[in-house]
Amino acid sequence: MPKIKTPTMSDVARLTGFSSMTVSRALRADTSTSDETRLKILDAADKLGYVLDGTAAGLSSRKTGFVAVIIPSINNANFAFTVRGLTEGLRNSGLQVLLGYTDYKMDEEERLVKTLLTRRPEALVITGGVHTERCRQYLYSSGVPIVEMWDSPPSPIDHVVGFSNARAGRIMARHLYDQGYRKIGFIGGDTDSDIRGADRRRGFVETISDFGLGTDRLWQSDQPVLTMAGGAKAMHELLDQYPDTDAVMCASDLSAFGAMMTCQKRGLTIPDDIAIAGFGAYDISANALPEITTIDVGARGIGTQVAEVIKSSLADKTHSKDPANIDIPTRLIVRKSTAG
Amino acid sequence: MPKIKTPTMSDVARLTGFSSMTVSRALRADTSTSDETRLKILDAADKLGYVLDGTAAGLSSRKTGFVAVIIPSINNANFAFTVRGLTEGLRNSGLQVLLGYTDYKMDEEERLVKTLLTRRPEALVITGGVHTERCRQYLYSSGVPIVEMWDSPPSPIDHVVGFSNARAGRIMARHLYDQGYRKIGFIGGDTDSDIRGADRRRGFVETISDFGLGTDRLWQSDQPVLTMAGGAKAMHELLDQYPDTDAVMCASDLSAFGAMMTCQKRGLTIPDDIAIAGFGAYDISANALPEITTIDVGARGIGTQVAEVIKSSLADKTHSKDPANIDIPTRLIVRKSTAG
DNA sequence: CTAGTTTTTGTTACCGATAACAATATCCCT
DNA sequence: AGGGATATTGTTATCGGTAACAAAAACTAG
Repeated sequence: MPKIKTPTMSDVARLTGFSSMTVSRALRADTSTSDETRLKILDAADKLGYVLDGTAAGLSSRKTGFVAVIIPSINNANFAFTVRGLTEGLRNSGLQVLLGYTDYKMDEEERLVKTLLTRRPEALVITGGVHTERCRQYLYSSGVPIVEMWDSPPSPIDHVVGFSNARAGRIMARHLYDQGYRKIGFIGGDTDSDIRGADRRRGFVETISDFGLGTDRLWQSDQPVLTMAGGAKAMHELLDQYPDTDAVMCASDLSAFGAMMTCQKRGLTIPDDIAIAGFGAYDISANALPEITTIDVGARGIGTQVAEVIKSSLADKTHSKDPANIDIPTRLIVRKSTAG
Repeated sequence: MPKIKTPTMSDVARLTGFSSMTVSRALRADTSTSDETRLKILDAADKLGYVLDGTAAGLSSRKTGFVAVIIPSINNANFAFTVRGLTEGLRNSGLQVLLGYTDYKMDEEERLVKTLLTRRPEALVITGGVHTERCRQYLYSSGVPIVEMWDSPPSPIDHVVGFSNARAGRIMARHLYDQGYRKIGFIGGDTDSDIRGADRRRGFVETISDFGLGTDRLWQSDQPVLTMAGGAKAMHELLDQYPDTDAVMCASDLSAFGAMMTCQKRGLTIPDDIAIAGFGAYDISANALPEITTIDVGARGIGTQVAEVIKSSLADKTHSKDPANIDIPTRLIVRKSTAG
């Protein structure tokens, strides 16, 4: 590694004979120089291996080009798709995603918000609508547009692009009921960490309760159950206690798959002996055997919409518009695993 | 959103009566002030809702605290684990991961390297050892430590934390041979985008060729085949052409799972009629029925090691040490899907 | 050809922090 | 008590760009 000092704009300026201001202009798209000088400058910059210092540019222009994005987990296809949608939606605006993940921990989220605000993002996107008080405080006083996504918070901080997770639970409960199932269980974690999973559970329980069905087949844990192994284990326990369960909704397709494997290991046929439903329209639900009924919220589309909200919010100099509140439709995908 | 100007260090300084230099010192761990003033300053900063401007701090100290990390896909559990290991390994050093993904495209990688260098990272981590010429140029002249990971490049740019993908292919080929399979196929993409998958294929082909087996059962595509659906489709085509195939290695556990589903749909029993092996030790391989034989490279551990390499490289002021070249062991996990 | 307009380039003053050095204040020991 | 060492705080310059304004050059039209 040669430890040569990185060239700066002044170096390019010196080489071309222009002032560094002209160099700055030549390197940016929205500013004007004559074509001739621009070419000369680009050429010299290339020759020197000049790379713009975004740190300095951001400090000076008060525009860092960062959009901070906070998701619960980086190892989750749904959030990954949202980030993709976001990244691509922002690319043409020259905005770059600065990603952080919380591991489904609220205090980690708070820490992360603080760290990310340090980078002076032009907007901040956060997953869910429940945060620590101090975290809300940081967000409120950040002075940049905030987007809460993947949820439908009762009192949003600013913009929202999400959906009601409770509604998703209700939709699935109704579907299972419509298919004729009456001994329906749920597998999912508790309230403190996977808040959205817990909301789905709540909607689910409300609905089967409305239908007059028992709500005792609710498996739960103090950890989020969003993994295959977690779903598999939970299903064992549920079946041990309630062997006659005829349908189960899981908080995620991954746990649904695990649960289905458990059933198959125990010699149960899906859906004849027991129906399984998931959430999230992960790859696995479309490729498992049998295919698993799920709910699609268009994870990528959420990202795309968030990008639009951010762009329009940043373009709106007057701050006249009301915060956006976009409701993403939740689409039930009926597959063989619940073919009553 | 109240559009109040964000407070700066001078504001904190004014409020406390100290100079902004003292404020700066009080806010950092490695610098000294008296306990009394530090408390006063922290208190005032809290009251004002002051958040450090990392942009300015980075410009001034020439240390941004960023580590740029480039992975092929954000929607991949293996790379996600590596990023986790990396993030956690760097956390206590105050370094933050700035993540980008290439979608397995070399020109996108080049673009990304340039964009990320703009942010003046203190180190840059990149997946794989094959890059465009211009990209190598950027990396060489960046002046920061570079780590290539997940591969074992013949001529490394700087540090390496990886393994030989060809070796992984060889290990699996030998395993299948040892289990008694003789009509062995491979499902995977081509060289241009999933380079590491192609390397595994190469090692695989070499080995079965050494064993005197035919190398005609090689399914391939001009796209990387790393998805369940891709594996499922490929397996159909492979079986149509070579119905007597008795074992298949796939470039990824995901395609292996898809392939296995295809076999089951066609009435084939795993492993009695046909064996299936994957790569990557994804969750699915441990939870599928039957469980899928795979190769684990300890994705998280790669991240941890990369973090160590970076930390020691940044600590080494004299640049006396040679670049690290860490070989990650590839561990074969034998499961039921190849229980000959 | 000249005044007015537009285009292109330059000058100066920051953006918000920290490094490096300087100046006090405090401490400790003989 | 005095002098050197140490701890604490302040001053100044600077990091590498860009905004805002100013000036020079090129163009336009009457």
